[in-house]
Amino acid sequence: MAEDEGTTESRAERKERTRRAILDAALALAADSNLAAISLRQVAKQVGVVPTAFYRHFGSLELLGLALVDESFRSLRLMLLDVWRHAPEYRDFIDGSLPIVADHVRDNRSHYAFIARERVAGPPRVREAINHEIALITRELSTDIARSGAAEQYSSTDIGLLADLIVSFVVTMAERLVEDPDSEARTLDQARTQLRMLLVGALNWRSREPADGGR
Amino acid sequence: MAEDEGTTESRAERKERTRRAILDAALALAADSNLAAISLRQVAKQVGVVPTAFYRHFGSLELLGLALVDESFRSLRLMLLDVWRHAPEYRDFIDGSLPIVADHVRDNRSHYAFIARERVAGPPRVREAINHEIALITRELSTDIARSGAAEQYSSTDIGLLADLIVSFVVTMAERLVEDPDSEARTLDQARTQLRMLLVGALNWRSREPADGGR
DNA sequence: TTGTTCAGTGAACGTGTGTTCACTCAATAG
DNA sequence: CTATTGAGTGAACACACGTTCACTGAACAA
Repeated sequence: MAEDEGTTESRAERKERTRRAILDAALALAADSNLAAISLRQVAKQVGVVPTAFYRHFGSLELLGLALVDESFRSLRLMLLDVWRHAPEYRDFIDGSLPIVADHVRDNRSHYAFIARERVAGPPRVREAINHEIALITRELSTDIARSGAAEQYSSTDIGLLADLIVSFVVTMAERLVEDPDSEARTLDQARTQLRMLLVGALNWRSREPADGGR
Repeated sequence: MAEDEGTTESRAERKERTRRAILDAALALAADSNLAAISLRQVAKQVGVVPTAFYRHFGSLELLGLALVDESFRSLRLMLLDVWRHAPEYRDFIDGSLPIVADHVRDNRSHYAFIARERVAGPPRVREAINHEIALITRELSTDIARSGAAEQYSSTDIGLLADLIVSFVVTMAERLVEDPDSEARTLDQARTQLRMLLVGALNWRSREPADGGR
């Protein structure tokens, strides 16, 4: 229906609004400690809703956590599409990618903080979900390196190890950007140099090792 | 004093025994979640002591956490002395060092798990203490690289960045050894290759960059 | 032998916890 | 217009929480 009064709100809209408020409240509360240390009642109070209402949206705090993992990585993957798109040139791969990542971390600080924390300290299922997402991204980076780089110069094993090295490093960098946002410029500057060191190693890799891959 | 009955226990000994039991209980309980999520009463119950007795040893769980950080890194630094000692040769630096680290992680799993978790998810002062210790180790590695390697070939800034890269990587590797102890052999194997990649990058570094350091 | 020290006790407090249940009452469907 | 649905309510439960306080009794110093 929805006739006059522009402020009418459908039932589904209202529910989604509360759901978002719960997600945001949990994100904010967990920021001062972590998911396992906050309570359903704290979240409900912060949202301005009675504790029982929580169950209309999530069966437990752990499931809430999985939802947060989901939306964090949904956003992160969109950002990665930008990275692949803006870095077709191998030359300025680093200079093209790092700022995009840094921007995304800055614009989604609370989500990255959540991921960084819960990856090691969250409930087992949450940790698992996060590590799985990171593994998927590593795999994607591997195929991307294999495709755009010299695929037959390195063994697929070594490409996987390189991708893992890069992803691990970027995770560490993201942790630092989250932990100390004021030093973003310096952190980025150092990370750029370090990523270069790493890629120099990759480029000079096979030339120093007896070849056994290449097919 | 202390005549017959070999089982006599001095007052100080008894206190130290309880203190250790509290530390171990906290370590064990936190392993299933994290420090901020456990309670003083859980720890006391696990030790088999009344909650109030806790205060005879630690003013709060946070101070308990700082004590655990302390003893973790005391042990870790002893291990690092072994590493420096067993790796005088630049050639087998990696093969000499990694097994020592892996052994130490295996023999002190709960401490490493604690450090890995609380580094990102612990109370602020605990996080701070851990990051400070890691920074100290990075600084030590820097001076060690500068001393044993070609000190005037690379700028001290770049040496610092390389040390940071190595320490960050080893931290990540330790996290993995803790998370999945059954895959130790594979994790170590991959880490060895990845560390080689990294060092190849370091060795070929300045030759690819316009020299501005070197004095 | 006598007096002190202090690790550990046990009761008590106000408050926070997850989860249950029967309920209200506005948005929807028929 | 009427019936149904379901997001949010509020009371109640049994229990866990940190912290206080006065206490006990064995190890100790004198």
